[in-house]
Amino acid sequence: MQSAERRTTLADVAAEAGVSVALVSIVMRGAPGAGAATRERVLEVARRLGYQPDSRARLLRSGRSRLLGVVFDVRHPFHHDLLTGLYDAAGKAGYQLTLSAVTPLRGERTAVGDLLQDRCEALVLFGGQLRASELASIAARLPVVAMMRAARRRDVDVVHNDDALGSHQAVDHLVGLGHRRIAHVDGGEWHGSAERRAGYQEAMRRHGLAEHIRVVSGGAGEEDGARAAERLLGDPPTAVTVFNDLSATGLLDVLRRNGLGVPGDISVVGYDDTGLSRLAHIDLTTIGQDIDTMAAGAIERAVARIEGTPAGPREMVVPPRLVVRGTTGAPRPAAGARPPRQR
Amino acid sequence: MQSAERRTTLADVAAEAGVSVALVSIVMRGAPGAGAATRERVLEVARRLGYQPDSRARLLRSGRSRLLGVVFDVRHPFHHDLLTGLYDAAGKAGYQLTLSAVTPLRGERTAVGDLLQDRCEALVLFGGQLRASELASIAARLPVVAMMRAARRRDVDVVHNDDALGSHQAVDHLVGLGHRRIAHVDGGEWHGSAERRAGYQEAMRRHGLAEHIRVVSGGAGEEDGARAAERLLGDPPTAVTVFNDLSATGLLDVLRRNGLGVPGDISVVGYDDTGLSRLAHIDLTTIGQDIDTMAAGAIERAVARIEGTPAGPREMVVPPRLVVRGTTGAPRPAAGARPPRQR
DNA sequence: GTGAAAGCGCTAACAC
DNA sequence: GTGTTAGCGCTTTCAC
Repeated sequence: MQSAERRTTLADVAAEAGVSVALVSIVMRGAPGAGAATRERVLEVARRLGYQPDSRARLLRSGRSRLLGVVFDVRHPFHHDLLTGLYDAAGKAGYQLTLSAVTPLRGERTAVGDLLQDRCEALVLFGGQLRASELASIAARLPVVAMMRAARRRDVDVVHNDDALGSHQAVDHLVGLGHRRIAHVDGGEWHGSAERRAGYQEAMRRHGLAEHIRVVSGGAGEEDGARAAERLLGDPPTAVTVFNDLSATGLLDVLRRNGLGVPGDISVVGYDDTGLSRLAHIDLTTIGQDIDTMAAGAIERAVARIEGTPAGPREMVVPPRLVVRGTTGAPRPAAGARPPRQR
Repeated sequence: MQSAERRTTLADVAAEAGVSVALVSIVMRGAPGAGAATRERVLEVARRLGYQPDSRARLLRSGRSRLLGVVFDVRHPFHHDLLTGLYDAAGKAGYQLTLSAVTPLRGERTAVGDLLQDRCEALVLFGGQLRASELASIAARLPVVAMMRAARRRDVDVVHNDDALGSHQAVDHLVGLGHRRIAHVDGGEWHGSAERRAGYQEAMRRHGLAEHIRVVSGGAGEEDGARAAERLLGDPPTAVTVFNDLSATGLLDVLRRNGLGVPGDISVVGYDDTGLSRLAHIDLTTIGQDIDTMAAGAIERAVARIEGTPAGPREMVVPPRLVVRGTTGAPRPAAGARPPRQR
């Protein structure tokens, strides 16, 4: 039963190798200041004894943890993609990641609290609903980088994709195909919804299609898209841009059940390029966020703050890109329709 | 710039409150042995100073970390559902979770290594490809609970759903609807695939349908299901049970594109009850794993090992349950078809 | 009820 | 090159 015996420590290795603990410490860290022979012998003993350095003691003593705390939500598929990028970027910057999940039963405050006790040197927050005042009290303690959420604060760095630009890309794509009557299903109260909606409206105006602007309230869920679709059925447009992929999926479902062909009768564009949109079954044209750039940016901001580098702009906006799949096509030439005007 | 100033420590609070550090420690831990008035005053000072205990120092000193390490894969949706259950169960048992993710760029060995350095008292492994010998060397160090994977070792606890039973439930459901020609698309090398396949075969035999047994090789991805569907098209059965939901989705797509109605011409049953299967668009009949029971079981096993309790069986098998949705129905009465035989 | 003191396992000065 | 020493922030005896 392993719980009875103590774990191997530096001192054990030192004793076994017949050297001082300081020397073993030097060897284990790969720091300069040890003879090649000694180094080898210590390493051999450590391996034989199954020695594992105690990160807690190590970090406690050295004052720094080189730990970056990340708060993510288990329910959000996009967060998982982002984690991959963050691990990679953090590793390259010489930092370790420590994860704290938000679940249906575990709030953001709890998640952040655990991370604070772990003495992270900075926090990366994915989305989330923390109020500005709460963000403030956290940011007063350590650098905070917020991803995919707004934060009108000088002490919080923000990294997110350019939602307005994404909407522009969606509308441009549809107009390029010949669409004019393009509606938008928004994301309600969700972060980014206002920006994506405004982007849609501006793009429509830019194309001289102000009269065709039509915003239907939606949300982030599949059911929101389904509800919005029902409202569109009375007078369907030839194309719709939707707040996110999941909502677009619900919308697609209702449209098809009501006999509307996609993209024959109506084209649909989602947002996020989640795995969902890639499924052959769904094959959704969408707007993809540049995960690697965003992850690298977040780490770069966090490290800059930690190391006190004056740093550049506190807000990083990453351009998204259009991913064309099977839910968009030219509009069916309606009776009396004018030929599409080129932008 | 907050990185300049030292964090608040126990000593700071003690000085400010005019008491000893030992007393503050007692108060902060809620341990008995402090006057009510003192307790209140210390708490007030701690709050005012924004004191956060340092978990590293705390755990270093107390010898125990009360930390459970979890290795999960960011790509697996099912893992995220499981995390929710684990956080809950761990909290109830008085343990904290520390997460280590496997990503496309970060292997299982790295993930486990980080956890070992964090001095977790036990490890919970989700799935994974570690070889038996590697598992052995980890299990020699600390208790290991493997979820959703096999581990023929006395020193590793295993918690998983009853894959064979799940297949039985799927087949029983289909036979009950009147199906006889039921095929199975397996999961290739994935954990659980062999069990689900064997369960299917046995259930078919139990129903006297041995002659209709038909196994098509597949995998865990959507493309695997799509490939399998193409192979089935030549002589389509009236129903298919598939290794998992994602593969079933790919299969559904190919079937429908080839003019086969679901469930009109062919019924489909998935496995896992992932969010995917719940989408209205997909609405897949599937086999659901009991996440809460599995999570609670894993924590219970880990804690029992940590605390040296003699403990019960080292393997926990949780029964799954059938979730009926829209992809299963009675078979279309074929010309000359015999009436379905009741089981 | 409260305080003093001894470490947990490790790193970082500083001597030798 | 190598050893000695002094803590990091906390918990835990053990006195008072």
